[in-house]
Amino acid sequence: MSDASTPGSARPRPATLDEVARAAGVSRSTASRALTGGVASAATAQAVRRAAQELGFVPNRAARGLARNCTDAIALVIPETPSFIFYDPFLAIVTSTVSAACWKAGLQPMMVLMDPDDPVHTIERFLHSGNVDGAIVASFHHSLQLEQLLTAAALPTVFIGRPPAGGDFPYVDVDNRAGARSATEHLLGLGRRRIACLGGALDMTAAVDRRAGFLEAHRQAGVEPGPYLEGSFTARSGLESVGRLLRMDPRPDAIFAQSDALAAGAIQGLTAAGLTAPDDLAVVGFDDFATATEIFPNLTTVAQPVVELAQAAADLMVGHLKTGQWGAWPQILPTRLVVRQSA
Amino acid sequence: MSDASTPGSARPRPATLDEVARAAGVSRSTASRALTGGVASAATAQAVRRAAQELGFVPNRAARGLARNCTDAIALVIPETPSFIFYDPFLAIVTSTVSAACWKAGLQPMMVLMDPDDPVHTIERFLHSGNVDGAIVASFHHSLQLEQLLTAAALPTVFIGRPPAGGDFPYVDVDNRAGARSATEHLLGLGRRRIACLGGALDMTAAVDRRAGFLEAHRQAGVEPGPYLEGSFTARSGLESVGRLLRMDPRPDAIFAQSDALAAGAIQGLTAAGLTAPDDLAVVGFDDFATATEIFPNLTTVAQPVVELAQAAADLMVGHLKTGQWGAWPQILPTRLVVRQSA
DNA sequence: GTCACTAGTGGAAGCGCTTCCAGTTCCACT
DNA sequence: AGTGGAACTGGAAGCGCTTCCACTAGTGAC
Repeated sequence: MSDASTPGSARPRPATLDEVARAAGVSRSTASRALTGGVASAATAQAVRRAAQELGFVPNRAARGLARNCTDAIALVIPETPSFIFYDPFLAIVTSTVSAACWKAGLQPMMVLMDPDDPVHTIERFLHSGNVDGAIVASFHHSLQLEQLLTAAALPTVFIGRPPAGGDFPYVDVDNRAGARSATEHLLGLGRRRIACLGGALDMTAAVDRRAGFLEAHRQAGVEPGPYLEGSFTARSGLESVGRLLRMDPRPDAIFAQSDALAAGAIQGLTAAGLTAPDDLAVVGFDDFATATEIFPNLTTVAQPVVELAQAAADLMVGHLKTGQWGAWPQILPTRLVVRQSA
Repeated sequence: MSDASTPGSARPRPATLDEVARAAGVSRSTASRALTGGVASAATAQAVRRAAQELGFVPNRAARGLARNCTDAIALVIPETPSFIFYDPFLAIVTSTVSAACWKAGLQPMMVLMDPDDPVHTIERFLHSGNVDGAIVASFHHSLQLEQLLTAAALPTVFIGRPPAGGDFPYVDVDNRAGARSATEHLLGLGRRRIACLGGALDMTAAVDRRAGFLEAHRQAGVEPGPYLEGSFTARSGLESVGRLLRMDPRPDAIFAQSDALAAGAIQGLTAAGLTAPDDLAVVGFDDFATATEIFPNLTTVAQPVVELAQAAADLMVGHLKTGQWGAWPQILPTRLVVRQSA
């Protein structure tokens, strides 16, 4: 099992291009061309491919990267502490979707996490080191440092979620505003007139945009909006906020929670207080993650197409790397209200 | 924004070792030694480091890998379809923790996903290509093919979760058996006597081991174990199983669910049937993920230290890469029963 | 003073690949 | 038959780094 060798030396070395070339009876350059789709006669190409197949040839990434000055790798930058990422289904989906999409396109995705001790420097080093051809950033928090860094790196970059500064970065996002509006309109349509909004911190564009939609729906309906309780997108925050809500007079008759986790926390708080959704307070969430159907009552919520979102970001990146041009951006994906039991 | 250049050529190239060497007034080989901790006089070392600092030198990974014949990268193999990974908090945590740990150790983690069309070949190609120094496998499902493949690759490999064949692979795991036993003992201690077990498919060692603990606790207490309902670790499976459970006669008075998601589904089924936990049926989960505190009643559950688990796997790998020797394995981490409301 | 020796250094080779360049062949034309 | 060009090919350079080797200059021991 264990070879007590020096690191990385004992394994049988895989076949090299030279060996393939020799086996196919051609020169290395011809073999390279045959394999990468350069000029080569049909017979040669086939012979080389056969030889490569037989020898189990897989091009050495490092060598190729060195020669071509590109790495076929992209950074997936998530400027959050790792401990946060797995509490956030959004990021989990983004991570796996982007990874899979890159993988399919022959790009190696590299997760770049934030070192809690040294938030930006680690990322900076990595992005400057010529180890990736591009970066996809999924960030919720305003962080000027990071944006400067990305600008300075002059690395093709795609944001998932509108970047706070509204700068020149290509990005994809869901239509947070319209989603929030539809949720609010649904509650208004149910006759609710004192709708509270449980939201995320307003240094995230998602929270800002969802709040805007919430207010917009009220304005259009001529109804006075209820309070906005700023917190975080977590169940704990929902639980805390709902406590404050229940002490208000007049008590709100509905809640628009900006995430499913917030909604779940809120419902938990209601249940604990002997109240039920939707009878006492109607609750609408945002996300439509697994939680929505794991809690009782099942959550009425705004479904956001996170998979498609991440896919769009990856496509944008891949397109740029292939053609040198950016595709159309921003891409704003629609949300969809899913009516279940809680409102 | 968009440079209409060919892929990967326009960015300002980072400083090379040659430039650092010149700036420090030494040869390239000396600079290399100074930076990598080889022999070098104190004065030289300092001059080189200063120059590197000033020029923002970051060694080119590809070049280093090519020269040293090792990649400083490890594969994180998750032989599941990407669409599954983000439904499973366990894998999400494993992914981010391992990534962060490798990152810290100067290793580049590379996620290797399974191509649904071609389950093993893609992985095989990757592992054989000499692009990684080792592999960490987080897999729940028995897959002989994969194990053969890993053996053949002769790549240092660590499993997260006991590998099905019980082979010679270094691995880390939580003490599933003891965890299940403590959960069952808790239920027995509450006076429950007809405890059903909702479990995962028995081609996963986690399910097998948890079932063993469940049975063991019953044997020790001299109580006849209730039925084992084989399903998957999902809320849907829990919902379905609880339906069957409620039609049984005599009806079980408690449920040990092998995951929080299963438990959440079960509680949802109970609630829908007008029953409550723990009054009608006591429910214990396994995981202690976010769901546990997002549902009502809050879940009594067996907390498993997934972060530590992933960290241990990464440490094992890093240790082997550094020293050529495997540290002690298997490492079996303890679980801890967290008593909340549901039992 | 000479002799090993060690510590420090620079030159050069080479990791496996791509790609430029110059050379060869072969064909379709004058 | 002689030409230009296209299609293909092999040689060689070079990507940025590590590392072997030969070399120089110091050290202490004799």
